[in-house]
Amino acid sequence: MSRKINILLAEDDENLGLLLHSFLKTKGYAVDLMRNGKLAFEQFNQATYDFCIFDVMMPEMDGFTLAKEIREIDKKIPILFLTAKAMKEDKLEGFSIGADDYMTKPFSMEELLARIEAIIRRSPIDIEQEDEVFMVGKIKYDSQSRLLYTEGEPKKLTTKENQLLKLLVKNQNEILDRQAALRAIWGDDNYFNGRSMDVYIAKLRKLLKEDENIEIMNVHGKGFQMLIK
Amino acid sequence: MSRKINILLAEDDENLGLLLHSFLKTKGYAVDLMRNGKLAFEQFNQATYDFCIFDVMMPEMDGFTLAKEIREIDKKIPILFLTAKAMKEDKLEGFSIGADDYMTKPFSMEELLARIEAIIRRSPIDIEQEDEVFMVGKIKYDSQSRLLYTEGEPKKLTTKENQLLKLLVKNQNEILDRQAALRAIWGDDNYFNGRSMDVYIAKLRKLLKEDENIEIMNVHGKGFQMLIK
DNA sequence: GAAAGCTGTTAAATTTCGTTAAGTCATTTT
DNA sequence: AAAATGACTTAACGAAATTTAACAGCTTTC
Repeated sequence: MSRKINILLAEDDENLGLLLHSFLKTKGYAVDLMRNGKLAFEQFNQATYDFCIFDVMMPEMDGFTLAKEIREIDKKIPILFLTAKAMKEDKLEGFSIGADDYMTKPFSMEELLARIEAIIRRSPIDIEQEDEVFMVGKIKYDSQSRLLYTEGEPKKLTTKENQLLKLLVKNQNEILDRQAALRAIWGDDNYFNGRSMDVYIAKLRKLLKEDENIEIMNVHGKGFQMLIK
Repeated sequence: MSRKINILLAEDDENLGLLLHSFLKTKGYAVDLMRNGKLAFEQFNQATYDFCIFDVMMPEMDGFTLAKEIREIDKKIPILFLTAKAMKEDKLEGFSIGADDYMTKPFSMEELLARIEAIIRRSPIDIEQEDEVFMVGKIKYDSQSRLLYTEGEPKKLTTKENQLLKLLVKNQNEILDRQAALRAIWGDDNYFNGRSMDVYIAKLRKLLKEDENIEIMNVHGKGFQMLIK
């Protein structure tokens, strides 16, 4: 059978958070509950999720900002917003970020579940898929175990190498925004972290040069683009 | 098999947007949904699309303005408008911009699909084509990998060289409007960006002078025109 | 036909990136 | 505890990409 679906839940209301957490767990989902947007963003970059549920109003970082940050590095992951206000502009802003659904409190647990399942049902193979294992050109790459199956012995990647390669691969043939990648991996896009990332780009190029159809191309002033011919 | 057809969908109505998005996805199209005209324009310049569906009334930038901007740099891409109003003047304005079709809400999904397929069917090879690879005179040019196959070693283009050449080639034998090109590539058509573009025009002329049948001609006060005899 | 405004081109200045190596810090090994 | 190892960062230098400057040559306008 397919693995459990991982949900990242960001909710600052203690009661609602715990309620949702336990409810979704009984329904067979693996749920991580974070109390604000900042923590949720950090958590998002630590683990791998299939689905996001974000409260809109939260301390530190609100749900919209959080969603925008995540959209920069993951164009596809479903995001469902929860909000106390039924304000239309809010709703529009949510959808403009690329929300998949939007629920106004109070709502019924069953309806939430139904909507989650509807979104998962209509989303591509993606979610039910093996995940974490990619083919990069002709090189197999398992981001879970951090192994790159180049010729000969599989190469074990370091944490940073792995994070960066994963982002590039998940955005292959698209431009991975420099700042977005820095915020996702280093948490901050200052000058030195930028230089550090460049060093890792060089390392990845070296690791992947075995397959001449793979190219990590720089898009000046924007970011990097992994091209696979 | 032919590749997936990429549709750029600009629609601010959350329900309709999602509905269209998932419907078209199940029909085998790759759809990017943007919630307003401004975002859609930016997205259009980042990726490559085969088909556009724009709502007329949207915040930030309406569908007509969006279409006009896009028409400046792409004369051929099919555009289908959606509108709540059945107003005749609107309809006429839509077609005057070069709309390929025009549907008034509410409409049936099946009819929309039928119209999309009709447009694609009657449009040139264009859409089914590999895209991204062009013949410029006798010089092969791959805008994806940014390679220009001149005599001897292929020449790797820089980001800006590539963006500009791609626009010129896609508009070959037509005038590429100066401001439109600047907005598309530099995001802003101020004086300095204009001078920068002139520098790149000079570079491209140098790169292409190997084929004496290619000419990048200036149209004073209007823009540039790539002529191929 | 002179002024104003565009464009062509080259070169200098600025910014961004590529790469290698040296430095730092924490952890493990001997 | 000293030494070695591994991951990451910072430094350093060079190269490449882009912008700005400078100046010359065109076009349009009135």
